[in-house]
Amino acid sequence: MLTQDQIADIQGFNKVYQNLFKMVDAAIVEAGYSLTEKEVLLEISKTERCNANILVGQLGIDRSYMSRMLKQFEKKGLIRKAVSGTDSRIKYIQLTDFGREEFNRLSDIQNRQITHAFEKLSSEDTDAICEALVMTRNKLSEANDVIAFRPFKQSDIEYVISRHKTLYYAERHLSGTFSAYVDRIVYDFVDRFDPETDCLNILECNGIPAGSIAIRKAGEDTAQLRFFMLEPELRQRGYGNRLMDLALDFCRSRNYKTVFLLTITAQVIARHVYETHGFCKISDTDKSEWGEGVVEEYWECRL
Amino acid sequence: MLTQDQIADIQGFNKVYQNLFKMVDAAIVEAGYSLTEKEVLLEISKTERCNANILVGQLGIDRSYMSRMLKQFEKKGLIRKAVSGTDSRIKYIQLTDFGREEFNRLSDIQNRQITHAFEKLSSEDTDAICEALVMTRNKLSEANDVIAFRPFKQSDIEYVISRHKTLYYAERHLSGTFSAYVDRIVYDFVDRFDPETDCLNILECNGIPAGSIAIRKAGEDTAQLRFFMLEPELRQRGYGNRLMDLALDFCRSRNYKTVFLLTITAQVIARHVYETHGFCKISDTDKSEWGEGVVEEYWECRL
DNA sequence: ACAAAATAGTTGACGGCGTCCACATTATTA
DNA sequence: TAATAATGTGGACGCCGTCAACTATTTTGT
Repeated sequence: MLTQDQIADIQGFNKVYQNLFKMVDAAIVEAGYSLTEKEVLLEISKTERCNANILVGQLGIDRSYMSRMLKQFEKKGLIRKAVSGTDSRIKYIQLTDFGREEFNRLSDIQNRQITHAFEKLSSEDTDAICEALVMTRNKLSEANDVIAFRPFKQSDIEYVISRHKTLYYAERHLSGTFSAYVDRIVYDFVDRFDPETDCLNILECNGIPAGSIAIRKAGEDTAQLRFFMLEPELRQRGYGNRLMDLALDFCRSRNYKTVFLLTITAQVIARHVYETHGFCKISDTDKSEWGEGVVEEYWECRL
Repeated sequence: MLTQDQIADIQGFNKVYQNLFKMVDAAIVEAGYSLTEKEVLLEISKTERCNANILVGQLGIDRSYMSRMLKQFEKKGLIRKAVSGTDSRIKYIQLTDFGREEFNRLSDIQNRQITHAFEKLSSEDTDAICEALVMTRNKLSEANDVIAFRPFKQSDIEYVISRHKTLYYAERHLSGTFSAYVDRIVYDFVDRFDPETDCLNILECNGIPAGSIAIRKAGEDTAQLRFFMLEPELRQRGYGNRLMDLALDFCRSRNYKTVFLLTITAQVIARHVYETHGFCKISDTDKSEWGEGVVEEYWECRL
């Protein structure tokens, strides 16, 4: 329960902080884009096989408004639309080179403005502030995030592929070979998906996919665990274990006797989850084609 | 200089924090007021002898927009306008009872929403967050506030009176007798103001008055220092000393030999400023009519 | 002392952001 | 196969906020 003084503290912070970021916002507007437009560009840039509906969902913007905005983006040459081959209602959206250029320009402006707002601070103060903000963010997220688990929908496939690549690439610096491999195994998984023997569950944070786990039949009473992934900001909060429980419960319900998984050396955080759920490392395979010194590990769990 | 990681930290914080306060804003809008309207009501409520121009200056809102908003407020019965007796261009604005009621309703909604956003946190976490936000606010203000010193204008008088009362009242719990006393001495000071012998300087923070100091002739070569005041959030940053320098420099330029001041016991922070500038405490006078155990001190400085 | 400049407030016109509703087209479900 | 849902579009509209022009009054400069 907050005291009156604490509420005043928070409002005092808001006033100063909002005032500071008014400058950042003004610079974006100065550059010819509304804040919403900038958000949309950001979302397009980081979403593979993006479409209007995804943007509407992620950003909570009205559909008609989005339609008009995208029309305008297309007219300006920022994006390119292409009707989906499998569902002709959907128009995929991609940034053009010019669009990416403009987006980078906006990001630069924003970064410069933020840097400018902090430039008069000593580096100790800057560090202290960043640490304080990260701490605050973590605690607030932890307390207010709405987490849900649900089976996958068609629209999740892009998420799984794109985040799988991004997270592994960012964290482990993997090569293009790995990227092609991910595409292949995910599409393969979905094409041959059988609800009797397989499952793919999605963790949603505030209505947005933020993690996944899958089980696929690999033999008579053997299953393979795949696509285990959790957004970095949600780690260390027990959701990894929840996903793993979900997957292993499914395996038990389908009477699998053995579950195995393949993972990359030094995925330290995940390793802990594997161990607590009874997985044991069996063997290593060199995968240096994916990156310098990468080794794939084979783990197994007997149910 | 911020690192890329730190910029990402800040943006990550912004995203979560803005999302949280979107709820607070939505609740205000739900209650029938825009955020700007709420800000304006707040400003009216805390400004004595408020007028449209003050609001425009403090909040950075367009004059025409403000005019229309106030017209609407009047129509709704939230405020009352009264043409100034001394300057018929000015219309003073005051909240009506209904206006105050509505403002309190909005404040309650806001406080409830903020409390709600933090309610799932443990009290240790809440304390840690508040501390972190206050620290951040202080450091950011310190680095970015634009401070200016300037002679007073007519429009500052209300500020000096109102803040003098509020700050002393809040910090020392003084009585109504004190309030009447402040009104009297300030108006008296301004009525008899002579630029040859007197001065009243205002400290502005980001264009808004945030401190004051005055000198008034009290005898042939004696001056009285008055209305020394600094907003709490600007203390401990050297601005008190800057104001005092300004005042004492004026005294020297006018060849005063002695400067005295009257202050209230236990204004601990100010005391330090007095001492560093060569003031010595000479005597005490009981002022229990202003409040329980209040003692007025007489300090003197020989130039 | 008087003209010029500044201040306080008002009004009209306008543009952009965002919402609501209706609708066309295509997929999915019952 | 019919009902329902999903994707995207267009029309109408309201609110927020800005710009420019104008009146009335006060202050300033010479």
